[in-house]
Amino acid sequence: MDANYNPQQIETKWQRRWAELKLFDADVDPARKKYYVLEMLPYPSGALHMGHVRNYTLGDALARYMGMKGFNVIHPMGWDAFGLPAENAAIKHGRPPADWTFDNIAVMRGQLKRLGFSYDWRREIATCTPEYYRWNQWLFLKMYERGLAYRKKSRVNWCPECETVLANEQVVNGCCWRHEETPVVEKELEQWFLKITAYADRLLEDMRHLVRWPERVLTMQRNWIGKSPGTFVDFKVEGLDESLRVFTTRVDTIFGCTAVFIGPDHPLVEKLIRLSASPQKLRADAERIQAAATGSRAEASLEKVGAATGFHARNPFNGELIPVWLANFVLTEYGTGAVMAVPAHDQRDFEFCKTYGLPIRTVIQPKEQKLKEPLEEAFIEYGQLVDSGKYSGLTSEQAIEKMTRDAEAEGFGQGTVQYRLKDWGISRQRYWGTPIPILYCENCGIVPVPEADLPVVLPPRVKLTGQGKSPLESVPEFVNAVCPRCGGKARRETDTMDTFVDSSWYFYRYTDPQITSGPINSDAVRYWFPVDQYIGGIEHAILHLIYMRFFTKVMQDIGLVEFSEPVARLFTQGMVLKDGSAMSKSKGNVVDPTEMCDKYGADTVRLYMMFAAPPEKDLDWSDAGIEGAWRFLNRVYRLVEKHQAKLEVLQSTPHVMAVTPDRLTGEERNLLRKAHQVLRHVTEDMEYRWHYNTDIAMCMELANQLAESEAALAAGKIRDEVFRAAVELLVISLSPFAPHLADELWEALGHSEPLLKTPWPAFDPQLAAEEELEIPVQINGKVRARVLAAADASEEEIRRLALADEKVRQYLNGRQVIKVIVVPQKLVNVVVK
RNA sequence: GCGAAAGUGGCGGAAUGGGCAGACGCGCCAGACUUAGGAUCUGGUCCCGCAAGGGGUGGGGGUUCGAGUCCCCCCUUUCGCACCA
Repeated sequence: MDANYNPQQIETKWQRRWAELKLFDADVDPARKKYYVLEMLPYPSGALHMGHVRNYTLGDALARYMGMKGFNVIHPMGWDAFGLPAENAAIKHGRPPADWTFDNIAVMRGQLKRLGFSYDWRREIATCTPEYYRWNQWLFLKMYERGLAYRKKSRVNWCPECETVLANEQVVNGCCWRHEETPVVEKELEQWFLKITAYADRLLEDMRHLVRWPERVLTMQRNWIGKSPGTFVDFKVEGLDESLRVFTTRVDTIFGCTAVFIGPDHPLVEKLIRLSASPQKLRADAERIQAAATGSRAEASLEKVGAATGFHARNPFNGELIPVWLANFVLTEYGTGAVMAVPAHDQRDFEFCKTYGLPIRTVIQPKEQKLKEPLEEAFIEYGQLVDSGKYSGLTSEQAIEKMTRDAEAEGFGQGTVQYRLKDWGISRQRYWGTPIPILYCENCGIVPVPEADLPVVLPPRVKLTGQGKSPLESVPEFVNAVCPRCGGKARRETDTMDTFVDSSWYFYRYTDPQITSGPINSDAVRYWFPVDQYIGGIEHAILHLIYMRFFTKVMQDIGLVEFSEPVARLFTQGMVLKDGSAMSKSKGNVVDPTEMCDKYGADTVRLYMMFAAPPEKDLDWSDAGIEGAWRFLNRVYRLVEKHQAKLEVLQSTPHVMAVTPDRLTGEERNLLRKAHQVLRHVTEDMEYRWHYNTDIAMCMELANQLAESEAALAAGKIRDEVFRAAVELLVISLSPFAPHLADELWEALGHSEPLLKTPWPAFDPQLAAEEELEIPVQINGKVRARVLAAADASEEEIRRLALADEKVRQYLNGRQVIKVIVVPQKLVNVVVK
């Protein structure tokens, strides 16, 4: 062993050794239990950032631990390689997106390897290769066959910066998710959609299987799906032979309806303008209100603006004629785009009707006491119906059911369920993505590309301008095609798919990344799935993590997989910050992982990442903090190096089991107790909590105690083999976090097999147990003394010891003992007067 | 506004089926070894106090022999949803 810790040399050596031994290669083996550790694959932006390092270190520690526990661990990595930055780089530097992407992948793969992660690199995938995206196209065609992929003209979210369409999920506060300062604008375009709404109920329902997912993520998904059962009610508009259909969850309040509200862009508005007595005024009103409407502003407008249309509609429940108003807060895209206004029982309607002097009529009373009139705010709870004709006296719950049934029977309404979730628009007017495998034939119309013709390959050397039209439109040899049905002239779809399609099923591909007979190998999937542990950032809570669930359900319906949820357990880690805010190039506060590896080595970087904070919390990067991790690994290295000659024994099991506890000296007992306590702590933590920061702290305590034991070792009070056993347990406990150093030390201790081939030892509960405890003695809740007691001392014994203590007796002198509370192994509290 | 999570030394953080607050690390102070140290090692380090002692986990109340932990009110921060009828 070198006198000094040289991480560069050690890490290079072990990375080579691991590769030679194929330690991370995992293959299907029905005789062994499998464990699938998955981390979210990175976008090849050019450089790994510290967030990746944290994510992947968490997964790697688990993968190594599970490997030592004897599981057949699959731990793959790949590249989410399609996307806009490649194209933008191409526009800026004139390099083809593919070149830029693959160069970045090469750099980042090197960074991952430098960090020593235990990936099975044979399974690496890049989503931008035709071998991969061919199956995006295949899955798209399967969805098309089932009516789950469809085309429609619709108002879409357009990011002027990206020059492309965004999915609803990609709009954040009215701005683009990649350009937080850029407001999204609306455009009318023909788009391809995936019918995720058809799966809304299953996405909700199956959440009951996701018991090991963070509640936060499930809540976000539940809100996003926004299931809401209610009733459609048709209001006949006077002077039109048309009904205005509203959606309400509170049909029980309909006798309090004093108006009908529609959004300024409701389809009926044009017709109303045409038939209006004062069309110019109505058009002007609609435009004015549109300008004040939700969605046209980044911040939610608080002020309610509206105008009467001059038209009236009839409430089918009581025959009352009520005015139809335009209102800026009505969302055209939700429900029917029209609502009944019940100011007494809906806060928004209340505010609106107050402003415009529309009547407010109470029809629901709380069960205990009557409402004070006039109302100061809407009463929105359930209650009892009043002034509601034959429904008066019913509870809200009863009324909703009965009135919905009656509406259906009378033919002016029906029960329904509405969702906030909308279909997933996947068309992107960009080049660097999966071509949508569709042809437009002059005779046959929309024709899917036959499976045999897949993949539809992206043409190379396309001129990219970023001008808003799909770049593929300018490539005649791509666009011009022959219709597979009639042989006539056809035009190829030039939009590409949202890259979230790529990442919705990649984790299946890992189990057989080269298969050409289908997207996945069902046998391999059967063995490896579900993913036992998925790790990634919370920012994907509703994008990737809902799309991925949707895809699995579709794949189940197609018969590709036999289950409905792909991920058994999800962990969302906190962000890595610098000086309190996210690292970014523009802030100039980026810490480069490779630079840190050059300075300290991968083990130090990894150890620090795990030590600085529990994994679910944000971690503020500290240059001083990583120094501490570096010093600790140096101490451990020197400790082993110093005693190596004594400790090296060519024997491959820890010595500890050969030493019987009752023949140990007190010093030996203390040392082994600590060592087994550390092992116990790390083992239990690995199983369920992952507070690796505390595991590492325990390792530090053991290292400190080993250093303190050196005198006893020299004096012969601790035998070499006992000291060695403790050192080995330290090395093992540390190995998931600092695997290179651990293997180096393990070898130095005389072992010929690397740690991943060494079974994770079971801690010895007897050795880990305390024999004697220091029990604090409180007088009236204040600690006044401490007594030593055997760990198994009875309540009576402890009580006697406590009351006999000199200090305690001083405090009790002259006072009356009222009560003595003894908690065995914990404390004594003497209550005195 | 609604919902969730969280507020502990100078800093990152330990300790929650109620039971020694501040493990471990950083920083700081003192010392040792050194020509020197930003290397290493030793000791100290919640606050007030010379001490005895007292105070202390965002603030206020409560339950309890005992509260960082449980209950109520308030404040702050972060995240999510923000007119979804």
